[in-house]
Amino acid sequence: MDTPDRAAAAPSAAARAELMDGCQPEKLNDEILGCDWDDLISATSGELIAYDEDHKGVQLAVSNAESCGFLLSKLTGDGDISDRTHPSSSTQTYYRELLMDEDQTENAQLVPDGEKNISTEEIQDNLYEANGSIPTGYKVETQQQRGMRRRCLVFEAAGYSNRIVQKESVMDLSVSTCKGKSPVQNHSNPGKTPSPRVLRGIGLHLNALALTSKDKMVCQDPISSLVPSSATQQEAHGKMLSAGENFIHSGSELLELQMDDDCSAGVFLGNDHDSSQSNSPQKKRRKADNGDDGEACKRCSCKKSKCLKLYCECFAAGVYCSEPCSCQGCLNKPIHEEIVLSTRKQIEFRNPLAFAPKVIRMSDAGQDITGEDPNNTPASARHKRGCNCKKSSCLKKYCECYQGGVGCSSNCRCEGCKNTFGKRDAAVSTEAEEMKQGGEEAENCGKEKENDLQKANVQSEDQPFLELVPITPPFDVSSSLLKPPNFSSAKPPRPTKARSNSSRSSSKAPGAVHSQKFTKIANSGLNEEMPDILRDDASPGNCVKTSSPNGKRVSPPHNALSVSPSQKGGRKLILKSIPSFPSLIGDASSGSSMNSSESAFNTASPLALGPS
DNA sequence: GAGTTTGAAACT
DNA sequence: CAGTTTCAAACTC
Ligand SMILES: [Zn+2]
Ligand SMILES: [Zn+2]
Ligand SMILES: [Zn+2]
Ligand SMILES: [Zn+2]
Ligand SMILES: [Zn+2]
Ligand SMILES: [Zn+2]
Repeated sequence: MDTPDRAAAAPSAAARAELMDGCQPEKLNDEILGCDWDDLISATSGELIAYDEDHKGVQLAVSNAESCGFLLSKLTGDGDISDRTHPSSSTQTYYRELLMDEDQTENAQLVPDGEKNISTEEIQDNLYEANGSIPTGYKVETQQQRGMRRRCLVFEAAGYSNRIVQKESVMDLSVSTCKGKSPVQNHSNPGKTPSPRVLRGIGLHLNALALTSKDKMVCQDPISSLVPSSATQQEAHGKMLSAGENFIHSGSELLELQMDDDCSAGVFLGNDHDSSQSNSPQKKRRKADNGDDGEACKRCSCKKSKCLKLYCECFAAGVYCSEPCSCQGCLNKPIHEEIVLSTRKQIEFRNPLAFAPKVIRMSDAGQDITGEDPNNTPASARHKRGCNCKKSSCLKKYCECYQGGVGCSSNCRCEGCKNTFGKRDAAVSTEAEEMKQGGEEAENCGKEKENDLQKANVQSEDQPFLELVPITPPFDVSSSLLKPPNFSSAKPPRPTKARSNSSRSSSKAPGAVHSQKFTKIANSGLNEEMPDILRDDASPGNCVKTSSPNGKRVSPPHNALSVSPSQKGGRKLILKSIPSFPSLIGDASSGSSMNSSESAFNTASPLALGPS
């Protein structure tokens, strides 16, 4: 049961309502059902967080959880899930509270100050996390932009991802693996990798950590098997609590699964994203094929930065460190929220774009993503700042462009660039489009990379992966999403060992496919237009564009997904919201994400996430 | 798992 | 803004 009215009592109802607004639950259900949870989930496994300075800032929301919960509830029929498991936790409730009172929420959470001190960090962490999860600040308004946050999460993303997944990903993904741990994974298909597709616009954060959902995705089918393997649960609980306890509770098992990724950490950047998605029919995989499973999610392993510098992937991605992290002296925990936030501000002050997504894609316009044509390539995406590779030829993850699954641009200062994604000019302004076409080559020339193109075409095999970060613009930005090339764990091309050596030439079986892709790129693709939106400069405001073109789901998925790269984990998806990236949003006014967010949140605006 | 390589981030 | 140092990931073994 759900009782509709009471949030507390029947969170589900509430949630639904909200969801409905945003996501149109019904449809979703169908879609979802049709599709696969797995995919969705996996894709979604992100985390939402709302950030409020006043309150403290960080909150995690759980994107996944929500989504899961939400879905689950529907699936289950009633959505009792939440009820069943833990009353308190129900996601809905959570939201409700958020809506209702920010402050209260906090209190509710309780993170008692005293407790903080208490015991060891671990405890703290847990508590904190838990607390964190409960976000205070959030306000979700119902529909409207403000309410953006909904739980729709990543559906879209998932959707696109799904396909990919279906194809190959399954294998790959399943592999879990964390970092490079198992080479095996890679093996997967090098060839085939699905070409990377990108959705429309996108913001990627290289930083984003991905969740590693990995095989575990257990969540996958909530329906069929809610219960995850025991292990998962445990992990989930223990680790994940942070993000979602609340959520989790609701779906206890289910949610957990999601969470289990472990990676779920809270995000402090805040923002959420919503997304909606749907899609994907089939269920695919579930666990890992491999069997291994993994776990994988590793996150940072900082030794000296205390996870308060951009060196730390977690911090850079706007998330708190969590179990999977093996950092030392870590201060990037909810417990130390104040420190984290203040540090973040400082960094943003120095570089407003520091936490902005590093890779952004513009959609090409026309294409829709939904489709997901194979063709889509991330071609359009590009790294904002470009790389400065000297020795890697932009063929390894050392290169942020490659890591992000995007080609190098004129912004790059790389030497000997052989980026398999190609290189294009950065984009200048809108005009760039035209330029680009021709420009493409030009650039190459300019850069010196001529050959590259060819190679690229040929080679395309590799897949980088990218992490997406959704930007959640204040209003909707569905437009900008990026699809990762491979979604999930893409495995990077494993050059050496991996499959064949010839990675380039030989194995690339998929070459064909890629070729198409490239072709596109080369021909027209390259030129992507870059909407200003993404651009740093570009004012985000503009960007926001309307909804997603895609048609499918309107809802604005603002979230971001990040896929983790190959090696790392299978994939981690995180939804991260970006506070406000200056770049994206409007930087200036909004200022740093933090700031803007704060002010916004606190005072007025409801946009919570949205940047204002 | 230790050790090396790499390029971004941070610092000067 | 360039040069150097610091840093942790990516990669290698
Ligand atoms: Zn760290
Ligand atoms: Zn960490
Ligand atoms: Zn840490
Ligand atoms: Zn590069
Ligand atoms: Zn580059
Ligand atoms: Zn390059």
